Amino acid sequence: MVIRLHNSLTRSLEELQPLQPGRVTMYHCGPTVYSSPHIGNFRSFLFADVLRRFVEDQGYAVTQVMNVTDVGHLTLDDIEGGEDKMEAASRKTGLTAWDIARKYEAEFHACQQALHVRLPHHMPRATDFIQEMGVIIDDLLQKGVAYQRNGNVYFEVAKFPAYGRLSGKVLDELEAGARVAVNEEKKDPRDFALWKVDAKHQMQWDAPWRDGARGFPGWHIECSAMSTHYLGEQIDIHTGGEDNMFPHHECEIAQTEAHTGKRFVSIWLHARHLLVDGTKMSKSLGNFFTVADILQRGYTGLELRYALVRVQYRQTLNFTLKGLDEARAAIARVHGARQRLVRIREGREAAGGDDLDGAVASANAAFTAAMSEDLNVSEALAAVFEFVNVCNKAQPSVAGAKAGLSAFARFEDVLGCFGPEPVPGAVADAPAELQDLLAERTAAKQAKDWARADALRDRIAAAGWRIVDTAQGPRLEPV
RNA sequence: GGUCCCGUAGCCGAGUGGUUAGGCAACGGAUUGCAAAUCCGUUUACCCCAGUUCGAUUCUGGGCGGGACCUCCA
Repeated sequence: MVIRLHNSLTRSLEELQPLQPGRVTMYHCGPTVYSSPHIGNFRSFLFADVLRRFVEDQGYAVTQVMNVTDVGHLTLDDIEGGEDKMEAASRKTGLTAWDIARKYEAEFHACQQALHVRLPHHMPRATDFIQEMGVIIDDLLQKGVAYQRNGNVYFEVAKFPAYGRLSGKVLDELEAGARVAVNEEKKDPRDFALWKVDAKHQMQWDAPWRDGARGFPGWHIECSAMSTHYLGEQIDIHTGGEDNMFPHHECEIAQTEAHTGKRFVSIWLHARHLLVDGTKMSKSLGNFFTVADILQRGYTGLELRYALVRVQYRQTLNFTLKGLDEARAAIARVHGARQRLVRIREGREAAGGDDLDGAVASANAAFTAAMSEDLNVSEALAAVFEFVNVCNKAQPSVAGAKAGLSAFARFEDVLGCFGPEPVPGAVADAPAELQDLLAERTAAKQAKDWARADALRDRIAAAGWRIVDTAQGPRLEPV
């Protein structure tokens, strides 16, 4: 099936046509590791994860690179009162910039695990690619599209006519609307830094090119260096949050294409920011959630993942705690349908005669069609839930149960928000004491001692198991 | 000020020039000792005003409202 994606560069849906048949290269702008990852960060990263999973589902071999920005990308000269993120965190906490970077990088990885992210094949740190950045900077200097001033190196935007195309910025207007202090050093206010010199900066390197001054890299150059290193000069897909479109990606295009002379990226994808309770998430409004905040409230990573993934990436997602409760209920519905199919497959529940072949085929087709059209997860989920309904109504055969489970396994493989296949659930699977309680409860029911029966049921429920009464007798299922 | 996106039932959210999205919640029924789960059924829709059209929630224009970007940001 043809995969169509909305290319930000052309503002239209485009067919994914990999540079190499059967192989897709993806680069994702990753975290800047100066604070704890929040749910907004992970909306973007989960989008990248689902994209990778679906492209793989469609038979492509994917190579995925996500950078870790562990050196600051904001400089005093660029913004009035601005300060490097890493340096600012260091000043506030007393930790070194390096400690800050490693601490939050570790947090980021923990969140990836909690949210069931399939890890990118490479997650390079910017600080490990200073040499590679230097090679590009040197080349840009040689080509005359970058220039040095007091050790600082700037890219000369006027030398790259396509600058502004991705974000739709008209160059003349950028100056008028700029809210930055004029940097007298630059030839043009729009020029951006490739290399900065600042004696106060904790992270410093000797400039990796001849006659360069000791300093640190500008923000944008790391992505050019790392994507080129791992994926080559041209890549199929590049993603990021919508805020990255300008200036970051605009600058990436300029410096990379000036360096290689080739088109850098085929398809640019940008994830829309989420809102919380209808407004922009911010610490001052008290609607700011880190991933850890949500987990501490008792929601699972799976539930958070569902809540963040269920809306198509280009739509504004309104995140609410109620939405997490809905996610929990929705996952439980899928879980229940899968659990019954497992019981039938394992011979723990009577099988019927439905092979489910037609239902499986149409659910898969609808799911694929939805995902192929710019990753329409909402529509894909509708296909999943319609399939849940069909399965629940059917009397599946053992083969039907297997077929149904394979469909659910595929949906899980792509979306990752339903969890692994449930265990069958039977009295024999429960701890012995719960089996004893269940036997007591059955006896109480036979004696029509309803109060005692209900009390025993509550005790079993408190232990995390649910009693399901059937015509064949009670069954215990882990909740 | 410039550029761009959105406005669908109680909530979240698909989609379409005429015909059922889906989830959550609520209500009624089946089932149950009562529940849970499941199934069946039901209720509240397409921001406002013009225009195009046989017909618009869907296209066009205007208005109102919300949001994003314009060198921190996913």
